Amino acid sequence: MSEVRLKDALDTLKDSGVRITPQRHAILEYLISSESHPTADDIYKALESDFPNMSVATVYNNLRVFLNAGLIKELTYGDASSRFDFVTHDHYHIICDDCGTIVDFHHPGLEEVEHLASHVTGFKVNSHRLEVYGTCPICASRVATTN
Amino acid sequence: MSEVRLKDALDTLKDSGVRITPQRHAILEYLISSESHPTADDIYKALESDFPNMSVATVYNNLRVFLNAGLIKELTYGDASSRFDFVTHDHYHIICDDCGTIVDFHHPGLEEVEHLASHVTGFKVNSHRLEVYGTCPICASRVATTN
DNA sequence: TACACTGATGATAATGATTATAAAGTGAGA
DNA sequence: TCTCACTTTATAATCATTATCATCAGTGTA
Repeated sequence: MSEVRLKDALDTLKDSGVRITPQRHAILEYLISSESHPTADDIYKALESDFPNMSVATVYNNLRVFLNAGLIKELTYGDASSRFDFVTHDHYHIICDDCGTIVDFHHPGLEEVEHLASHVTGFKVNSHRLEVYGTCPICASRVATTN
Repeated sequence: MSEVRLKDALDTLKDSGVRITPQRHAILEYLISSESHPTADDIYKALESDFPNMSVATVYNNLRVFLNAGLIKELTYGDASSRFDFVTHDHYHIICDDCGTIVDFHHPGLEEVEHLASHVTGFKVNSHRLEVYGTCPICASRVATTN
């Protein structure tokens, strides 16, 4: 399953003339296997043991390569670091205000909002972004017991 | 109209024990009068002539004060600077991918999405954020004529 | 009015994420 | 093997934002 996704991703890259290096392979693999929407630094640290000489710049460079190829999405929140999410099927994110955990949830696309926005503003719409914020069950129970 | 909003905002601040300084007055006034969702630096530059000695830190400090008081909202996109938006009635934003212009549009709140997200993930929902991306009419026509 | 206290400001240094630069490495094709 | 273009690495630079701390201002009190 995830092997298929990795293979597809590597094929997509090769097809657009991007060379597959060990670093790229590893970063992609980590992105696909990770459930945690990692930051660039997360990836860097996770691959440190396998690639002791890899530079942070390589992580950033290749994340941008993957972004351009449409393989991943960048998630940005407030002042924190960007997180990266391997693109699979459409989903939105819910983010814990306390601990920053990101959980996926599925919901039909908000086409009617896009249409309304386009109609009212005259913009040609490309995409939208929706995030829900709240408190995750773990943080909720921690707060409950702390009080 | 905007005088009323300014007065209300100042009252809100005073009620929560925040001292009204000339700088705070000016920053708030600028936020209310501005249609452009300014960055901290925009504000700093706009007030430079009136307050030649004002420090950027003062702008940031007070933006945080206003955030805590619920008077403004912080909008963050990608790697660019945060923008600040005086809170009025509920609205969403549509952002031009080319020039970064932000335009408001109204749409009923997405309660059903919040409910679904909460139901599926077990989070207690606090809020959500929705942004639509596209090309504004000006950029659209520029692209059309450039080709 | 003088004094003291608390919060606000201003100058500047520090931080942290990200990007730029340049030198050295690597792999595919001639 | 030689070359060329692309990659990586190391490191410096950038830029927004935050922290620090000395100075300043406003309010309440004697």
